[in-house]
Amino acid sequence: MRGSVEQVYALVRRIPAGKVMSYGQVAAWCAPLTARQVGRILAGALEDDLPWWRVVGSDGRLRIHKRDPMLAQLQRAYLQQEGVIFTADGRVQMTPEQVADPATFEVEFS
DNA sequence: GTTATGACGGCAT
DNA sequence: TATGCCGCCATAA
Repeated sequence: MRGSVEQVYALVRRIPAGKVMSYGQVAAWCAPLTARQVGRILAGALEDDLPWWRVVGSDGRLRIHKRDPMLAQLQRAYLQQEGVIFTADGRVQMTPEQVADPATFEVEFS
């Protein structure tokens, strides 16, 4: 399980609406995965039942923009609809209020 | 085989 | 604030 794609899915699915996590955070939790790998995994999970829009760059930027600006627009729409606050320069405000912490999810492994 | 490039991130300039 | 570099690693050229 550790370091598997399934673990990333399981974790991302547990991110509460209205909160976000950075690629690095997800990777750290799913060690030994790296942030880059998480990005790759999510890239192939667009069609899966997964709240991919709740994963952003560590600086709050929507890095999917590089792959498809339209998806970034969609991601922003989803997040704002969930109540996520954006800064004036179009980034997610990375305050502890909006950044989810896996340790509080009461994670269960199987 | 080697290089470049990605839904990355941290540190040094 | 803004680049640049390096580590990371799968993929494409």
